Amino acid sequence: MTEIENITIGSVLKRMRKSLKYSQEELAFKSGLDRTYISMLERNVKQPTITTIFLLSDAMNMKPSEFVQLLEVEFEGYIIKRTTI
Amino acid sequence: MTEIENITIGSVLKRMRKSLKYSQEELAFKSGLDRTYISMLERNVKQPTITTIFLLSDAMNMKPSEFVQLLEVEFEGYIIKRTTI
DNA sequence: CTGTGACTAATAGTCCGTT
DNA sequence: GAACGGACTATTAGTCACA
Repeated sequence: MTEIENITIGSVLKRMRKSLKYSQEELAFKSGLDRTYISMLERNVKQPTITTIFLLSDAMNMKPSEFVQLLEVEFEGYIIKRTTI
Repeated sequence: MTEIENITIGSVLKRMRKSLKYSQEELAFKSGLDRTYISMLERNVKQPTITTIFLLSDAMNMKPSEFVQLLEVEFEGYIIKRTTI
């Protein structure tokens, strides 16, 4: 049982982006997001909203649910610890 | 082509919660989120982060990707309009 | 091409309550 | 049971200059 505070998308995003051979800049352009923000997401500095997930998924020609499914695999069995509980 | 600014989860969340016969308060407790925040999500006042999606999905015994798939259906063909582009 | 710090504006999310 | 409000704090959105 591993406790985490947030779901982050860094490794999944980076893997998918690289598999498409996109630079962060290209992905930024296609998604309409800022390049440095993409960088932060990949370094797990920021945690995206669901809208951002949709934008990124669309830009990478995949369904948001497919993207989220990759996150599920990564965080399988993890417990999200709410500090405010 | 319908343009929207954000992905909101109100109708999907409300439908899933009701199908489980949970009150907003029960769902709040199970997910570790605030009752009034659940209310705002259902009224599309607020837009959740991916972590919140995971928390809500877990509380409703479904996979986050399943939840997102329901959102996909709802927002099929919609264009997310970034005001900052 | 990417990481990073600094920054402001906006939103996420909580907690008190009333209708 | 749920909508709604205000006030509040924490975190994200989004951009910039620079390494």
